Amino acid sequence: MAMAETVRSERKYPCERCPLMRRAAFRDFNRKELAFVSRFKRGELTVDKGATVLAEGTRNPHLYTVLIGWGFRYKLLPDGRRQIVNFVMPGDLIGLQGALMDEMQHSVEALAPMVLCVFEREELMSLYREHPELAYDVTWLASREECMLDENLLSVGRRSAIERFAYLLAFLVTRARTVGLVNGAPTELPLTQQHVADTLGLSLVHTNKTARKLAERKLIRWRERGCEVLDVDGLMELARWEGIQQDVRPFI
Amino acid sequence: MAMAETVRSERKYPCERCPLMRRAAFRDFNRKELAFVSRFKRGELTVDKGATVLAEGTRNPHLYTVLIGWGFRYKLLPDGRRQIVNFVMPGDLIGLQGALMDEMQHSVEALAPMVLCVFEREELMSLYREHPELAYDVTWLASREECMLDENLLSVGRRSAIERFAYLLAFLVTRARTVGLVNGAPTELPLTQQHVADTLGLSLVHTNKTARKLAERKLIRWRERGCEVLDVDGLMELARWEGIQQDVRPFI
DNA sequence: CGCTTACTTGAGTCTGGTCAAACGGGGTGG
DNA sequence: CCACCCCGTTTGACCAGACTCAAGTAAGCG
Repeated sequence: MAMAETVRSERKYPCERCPLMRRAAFRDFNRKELAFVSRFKRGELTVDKGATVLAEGTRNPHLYTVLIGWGFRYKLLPDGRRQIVNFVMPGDLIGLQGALMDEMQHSVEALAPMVLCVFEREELMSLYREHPELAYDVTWLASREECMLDENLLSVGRRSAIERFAYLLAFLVTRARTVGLVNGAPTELPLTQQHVADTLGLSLVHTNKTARKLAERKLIRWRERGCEVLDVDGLMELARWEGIQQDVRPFI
Repeated sequence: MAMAETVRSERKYPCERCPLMRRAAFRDFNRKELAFVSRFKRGELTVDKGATVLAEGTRNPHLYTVLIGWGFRYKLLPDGRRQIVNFVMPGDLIGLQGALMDEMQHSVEALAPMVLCVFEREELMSLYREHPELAYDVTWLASREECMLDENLLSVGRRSAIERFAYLLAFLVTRARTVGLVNGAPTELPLTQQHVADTLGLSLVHTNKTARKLAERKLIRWRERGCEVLDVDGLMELARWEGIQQDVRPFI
């Protein structure tokens, strides 16, 4: 478990040239907000693939916004069983729980190299005092996370293995596209079958056999080190999933 | 699906004598906050057991805080499969998703007669502008919900049927006790086995057989119209669940 | 008294889990 | 350069936990 804690003082991505602002999916800041966020931002954290960004059971003085890369959020049972509860992508705020409660109740690990904006949890209250609109946005992000978790729970609780798998892939591709992580079809997702198994609540072996069935239906192709999604609509139909309503979204 | 929409203009529970404030688990308001919330509150909604408080796919102009009673939050698949994603108890804020996003992505139904405070979603922004501390509390509540969902997902994804069942009951009793819904042991929960099945992602039949095993171990006793929890510690041990950190919590 | 709702129970089936082994590509040390 | 190893994937055999179907019971209610 490599903990990466390299906070760079010189910034590769100053807020005025935030890579997220370029994307249509994200809203714009006004000048005052930009100035505040720029002050609120404490640095940048770069982590390698496989590194732990946040660890369950620890206190962390920081909050992060993902600028670049992929990761996943997970919990462990005492005997080591792992459940991936959600994935994190550019624009997502992570560590809010740790900021509001006490200890982190989950861990976050990078699926690919990541760059994150670092904020001080102590200063979150000043954001609430000085910029109600930004505070509202923080709540919006928390609420969106809740919405995704509801969907995941529905899936794990009530869908069959193949439906779950289809839902997961459609969900990930949809999200990844709106933030510009991938483009065009086919789309490659940097997951191992173990990640999929731990997300869906299945065993590795059965996940593999299910992947095979999806491949036979020409919905995906499994490659070394990742899954190529060939037919998102087919996956959505199989999962009976309607997709997510996507307007312009905030971020901090 | 009986929709109860009785907003009473005369208040049985004015904010100054809010039944939640009496409980140790909840924080106090200062005078200004109390005045604001009292203005923010638009009325009271009383619903019968079995009635739908909020329905998936609709827009609802209101936000609610549960004052009295129990309910559950659920989602449906197109073919009718149901997943209960969480339960709601006194002090919980519901409908926030509807306020921030567009349509409701889940429904809420009463498990027992409920009384709810009604707020106008349109005025949420004024709460954010005028009372940053209350805004912070709203986010806190959203974050706590996220935390519970993570736990539920871990349970449904990675625990066996009997562990899940044990976790669910321990979880519900713990929450119900801190808000004073039940007291002492044994503790009675107003659930049917169908509710349990839809929460745990199991079939009704298998839920019944699992309930039987818990009863044989003297952890619970199933009664007509509810579950009597005899040994919470035993349930927690069986589920390998540590419990939740419980400090004083906010509410609106 | 009949109807409905919730809980029980048993039989048979199947989805998904476990165990075990093997493959194949990429990296590494001899 | 080759042997070896490791990681992620693949496959088969067998097992078990959970599902479906079907029927029956018990309590509550109009």
